[in-house]
Amino acid sequence: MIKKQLIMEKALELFAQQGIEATPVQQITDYCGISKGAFYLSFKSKDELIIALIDHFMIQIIADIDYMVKNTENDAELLYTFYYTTFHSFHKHSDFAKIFIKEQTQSFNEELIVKIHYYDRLMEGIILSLIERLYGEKVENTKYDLIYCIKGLMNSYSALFLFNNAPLNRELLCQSLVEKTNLLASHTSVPFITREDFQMLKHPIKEEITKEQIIEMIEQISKEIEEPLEKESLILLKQHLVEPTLSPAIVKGLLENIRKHPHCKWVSYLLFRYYEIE
Amino acid sequence: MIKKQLIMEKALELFAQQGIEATPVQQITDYCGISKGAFYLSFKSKDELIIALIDHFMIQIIADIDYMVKNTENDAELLYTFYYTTFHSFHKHSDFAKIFIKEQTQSFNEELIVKIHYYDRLMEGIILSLIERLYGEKVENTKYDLIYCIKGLMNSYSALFLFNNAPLNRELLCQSLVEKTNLLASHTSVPFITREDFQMLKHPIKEEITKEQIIEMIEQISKEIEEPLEKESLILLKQHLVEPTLSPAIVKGLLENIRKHPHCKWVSYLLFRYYEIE
DNA sequence: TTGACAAATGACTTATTAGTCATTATTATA
DNA sequence: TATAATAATGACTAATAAGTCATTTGTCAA
Repeated sequence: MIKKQLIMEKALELFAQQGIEATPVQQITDYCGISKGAFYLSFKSKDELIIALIDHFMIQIIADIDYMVKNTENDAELLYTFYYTTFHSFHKHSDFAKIFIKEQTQSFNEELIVKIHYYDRLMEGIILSLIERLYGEKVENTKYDLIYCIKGLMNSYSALFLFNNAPLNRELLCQSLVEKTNLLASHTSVPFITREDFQMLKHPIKEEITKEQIIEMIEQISKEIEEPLEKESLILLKQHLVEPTLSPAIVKGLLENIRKHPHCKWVSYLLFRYYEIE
Repeated sequence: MIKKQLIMEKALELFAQQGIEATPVQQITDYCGISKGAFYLSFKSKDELIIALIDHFMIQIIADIDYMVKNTENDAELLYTFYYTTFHSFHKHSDFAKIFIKEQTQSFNEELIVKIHYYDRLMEGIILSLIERLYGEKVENTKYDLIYCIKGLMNSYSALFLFNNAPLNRELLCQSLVEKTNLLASHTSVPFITREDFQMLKHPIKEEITKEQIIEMIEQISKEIEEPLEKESLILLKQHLVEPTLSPAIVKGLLENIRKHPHCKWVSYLLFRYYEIE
């Protein structure tokens, strides 16, 4: 166990300096003063080490933030506390934060992507609950959009101090972000991300979605929908998926029927893709 | 020349799908239907291909944006035009945009970092001139900060449609960003990034800065400064660097004297680092 | 048709790295 | 102290990939 921790610490340092890909296991073990074989007694593979690192730190960071948010009674301080805790955590684990931000878009390892996605969703959940608590009904239509604004601003400023070694006045940064968040929350009238978009993004598109998955999705949506036009269009589209009988023009028309309904956005997008590729 | 273009096109596709690191030259040449040797007749190395790609597309993207900004007479449309052109360009060159966003933080190739940094600065310059034109004097103290807000928001939303294949209503996105930008520009009172920070970030810190470089920097700043307290403190600190004579307490005090002066922020940070490491 | 030149090839060299496993060292136990 | 069990080693294998160069193929003018 102690060996495992040693490897994780040293690897983290090297990863942050050189990147994960560019750091061979041999270098990690040299840096630890152990043999290569010893590494594989602690971790089945290099990938397992990476996953372990992400879990270890993300759990800490998320737990810190979650704890602070849940234990801040005073709403006036809440936003400031949130930002402060987050940046404090990023700073404390800056080596990890660097890796995480880098691999967020870079990685092609399936398991890693899933992991990163998972923690990203957790963060979004925290931000959303924070927004709801602070602004309540007022942001009903803009809250999902606001999440992406907050994430964008946090990313921009994090990158600044993580990758430029710029001196950081954390208090000022948090004050500044609190002001910006309040501004955006109270005055935004044209949100880009709607509740439906947000739902969509929870199920990120696989490279290929099968016909069966689309059918299943249609069946579920049909139940939730009242409007007869959209409902009938959906049912026809489903039948056409099971056994193609309709002409392209009719299909296109049906797609047009459902495209504007908020619950059908995702499905209509998938169907457009499906028929375009076919 | 045509061969070069073929390679660039095909490589771009593969890079966007799999990442640069994960795409061997052999795969590129197979995909082009040429031999490995032929690749090396067009490009001296894989790195040269990457640089060529970045130059090719960044020049196009920046030129597009710059042209639109310069040729939009009506200020009311300017911001919208800027966002629209940018996202249009990103969409048009989405394979490249993906690579660029990924490698922005990931890359460890020195030449690549310099390239990316260069184009990033160009973008910042365009954004700055746009802000100055639109808001003028009103944002004198917040304009540098505003750049990072805009970049953050743009990044956040770009990642969304680049990596999630989300369907994009570009008009709505741009409207939304115009509103947000106007909000932030007209109401921000607590900027985080000041003019001085912005200057600093232009010269990103090397891993190690030598004593000589700090001395040189102090000499230059001394000339620009009027205030006697800061000026004298700087001179004493310089002498102490040349030949250490002062006690740690005195040095600390002198650093405290200069730390708040806007022109000394950078130097005081470097000195803090310097004495901490020593 | 031929010879000279250029273009293209792909087997080969060199280098790197993840992961293995027979061997050795260490520790615990009787 | 002897023996068994456990931990650690690092030379080795297999795989991958960048870049080279002797050889082949194609082109075109004489």
